[in-house]
Amino acid sequence: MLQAEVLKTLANPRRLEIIHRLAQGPCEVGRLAEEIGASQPNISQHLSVLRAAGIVDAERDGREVRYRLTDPDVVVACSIMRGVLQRRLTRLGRLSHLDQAAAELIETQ
Amino acid sequence: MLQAEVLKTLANPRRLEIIHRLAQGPCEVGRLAEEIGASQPNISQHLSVLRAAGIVDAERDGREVRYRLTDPDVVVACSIMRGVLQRRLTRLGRLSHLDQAAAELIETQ
DNA sequence: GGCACTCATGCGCATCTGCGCATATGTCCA
DNA sequence: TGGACATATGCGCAGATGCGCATGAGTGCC
Repeated sequence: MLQAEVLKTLANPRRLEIIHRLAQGPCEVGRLAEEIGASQPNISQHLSVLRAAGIVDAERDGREVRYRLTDPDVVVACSIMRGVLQRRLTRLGRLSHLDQAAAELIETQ
Repeated sequence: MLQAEVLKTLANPRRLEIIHRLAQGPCEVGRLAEEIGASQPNISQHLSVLRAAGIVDAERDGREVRYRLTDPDVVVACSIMRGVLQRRLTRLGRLSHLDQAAAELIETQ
């Protein structure tokens, strides 16, 4: 199941942050690292994984490398997942009366 | 990033098989194990993970337990991912003239 | 060439995952 | 209650993953 490979690639908080950032437009490695608050090697490694999965593309510009989303649809899929998550949490809140906990979970998602 | 938890849950070939099967309708554990070709404990464990993630629901019926998808949207998200994958593969095929390899990959996805 | 800058890569380690296997739990029926 | 059946759970192990760290590789400017 090849699909699992793509999902496995997305199944990482840091990589999702990167994707969310790239959804707003192309960005260089250093800026990504700074905005996300991670080390440059760390971001670079995650970008390499995303690149190998064909989720992002890289383009050299001088000594910087600009990354962009290859296919904007990954963001669409992500937001659908987000919807599923949201419904699950509110459902959880209704059923177990943990509305406050659910609300906090939604905030920090 | 809570979203990663849901994705992490989906990022497994076996679990995707289960979801694909459940997309066609509810199913019991034993039948799932048989149709997918895995051991019963294995399937049961994956179902437990999916259940903890709120992706599937369980309902006891006699001594069997029937599982179903909680939210059909996960399948929608999966098929969008599938589309991303498909485009990536055909793009790969065009660029590197590995059309045959790509076609095989699509078949086995 | 030498140097500063940006990014990529290799390595070791702690942690997590998925699996097979044995076994516990739960349900029905005689 | 005892036994057969369906499902769940605990355990140990091999492989994968994410991280920090040091360092290599590519680029531009003097």
